Amino acid sequence: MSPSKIRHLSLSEEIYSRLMRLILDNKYPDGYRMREEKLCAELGVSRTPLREAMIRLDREGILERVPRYGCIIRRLPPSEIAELLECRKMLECLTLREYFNNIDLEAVKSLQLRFEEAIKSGDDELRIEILNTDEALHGLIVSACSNRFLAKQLKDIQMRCRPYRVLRCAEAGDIPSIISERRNILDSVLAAKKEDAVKCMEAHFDASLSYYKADDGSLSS
Amino acid sequence: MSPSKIRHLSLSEEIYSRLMRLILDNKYPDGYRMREEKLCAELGVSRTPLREAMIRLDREGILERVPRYGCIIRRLPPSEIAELLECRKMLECLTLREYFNNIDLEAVKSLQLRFEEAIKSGDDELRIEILNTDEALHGLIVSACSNRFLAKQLKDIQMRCRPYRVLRCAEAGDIPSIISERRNILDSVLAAKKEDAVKCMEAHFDASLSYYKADDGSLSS
DNA sequence: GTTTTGCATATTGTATACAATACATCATAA
DNA sequence: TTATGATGTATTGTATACAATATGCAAAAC
Repeated sequence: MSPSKIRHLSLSEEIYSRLMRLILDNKYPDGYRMREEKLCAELGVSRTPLREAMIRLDREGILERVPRYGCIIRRLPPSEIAELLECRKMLECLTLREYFNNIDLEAVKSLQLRFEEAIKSGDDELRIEILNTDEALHGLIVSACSNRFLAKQLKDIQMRCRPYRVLRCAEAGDIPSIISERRNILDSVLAAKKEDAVKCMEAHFDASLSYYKADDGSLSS
Repeated sequence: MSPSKIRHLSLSEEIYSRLMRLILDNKYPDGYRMREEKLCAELGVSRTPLREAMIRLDREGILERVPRYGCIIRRLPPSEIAELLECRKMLECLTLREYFNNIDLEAVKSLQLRFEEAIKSGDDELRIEILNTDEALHGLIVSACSNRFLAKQLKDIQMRCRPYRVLRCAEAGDIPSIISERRNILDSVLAAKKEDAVKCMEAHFDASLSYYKADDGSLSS
């Protein structure tokens, strides 16, 4: 308990966090095969903690472990991104509905203020602020969820969506509709209109979904 | 591809499955601390594959890994079982509603027949059959869910509930209401009455929940 | 020229050795 | 007698050595 006693994490944990961050930030190309020895050299650890980290990341869907082959980083094809987002939409809207009254309205209020402020600023600034707003809003929903099991599942799937979220925003051209999507959600929540908020959230997800559903070429000849 | 070529699983995988089964069948007492070397001797492997299996089991909530201490088997206190069941209830009812039309009605039909048959038989026989019916029915809901991400989450949480499910049934005295609970669900599904089925399913979960909510002494002095 | 087979190499899976830490026991002092 | 600290043991965390398997290339057979 003494402040000087630094509780340093195990190497496994540290490597897990570092790899998680690297992967979620798209530092590795699609299909990248992670060679254990190579990664060990880069990260400065032996294979044991690295493998332990990889097992955890695999269980969380962050990477894919193939027996007798190794770990590969695989970006989901559009159809599977859509599937992932559909799942997140269901979970997140469920949570929003069930735990609507737990939402920290003060936090939403300040979020709204900051968002409205950003809308007045430049385009690039706004794009970044949209990402921040999204992250904060979805985080507030998780925070509102007092069921820890559901909260964890929601958190996990939000994390898995992260690699695709950035791209989605960068490619989206229609700024006004993007703004109103968020604005409607914030307004409904602050007005304590639960079903409206859920509907807006569904629309919000559907907007993202339309990109991936449209792009899905897996079944078209 | 030759039939003689047996594709044997890695030790990690094998140990993972064996431990999973042992734990879910309540072979270890509550609070049991799993010593690595001891388990290694019992299972006939070295620590490496054992630890890898344990990491996976920890991520799935089957056991609890405490840094610098080890793995412990912990049965959830009633309040947390209730929380777990609440989460499962939300996920399973959501799935039932969203994928209602995908349910294999033929399978439900034969399930119903077998169930009605069992009701006529003896008490012990019936208890076992109730467990089988439950497992099959909840499995059919998972099967109906074409979203693989949601299906996996539902499957995982169903598995986590397993250690408690058996006890729940063994302690439940009110057989007639237990029967009608299931019967109502099966009937609603077969009658294609979605909202009825969801309501019956909710009631089904609430019946289980009442045990754990009532037993929760964590806040009572 | 193509295919197949065998060998060399690279890579993952597993066991073991070593390091760091936690735990328990016992001795000693207040 | 109790509290406290030192010390030895047990246990987890990490590195490395070894085994099994897959991969790639080259040579030989067809």
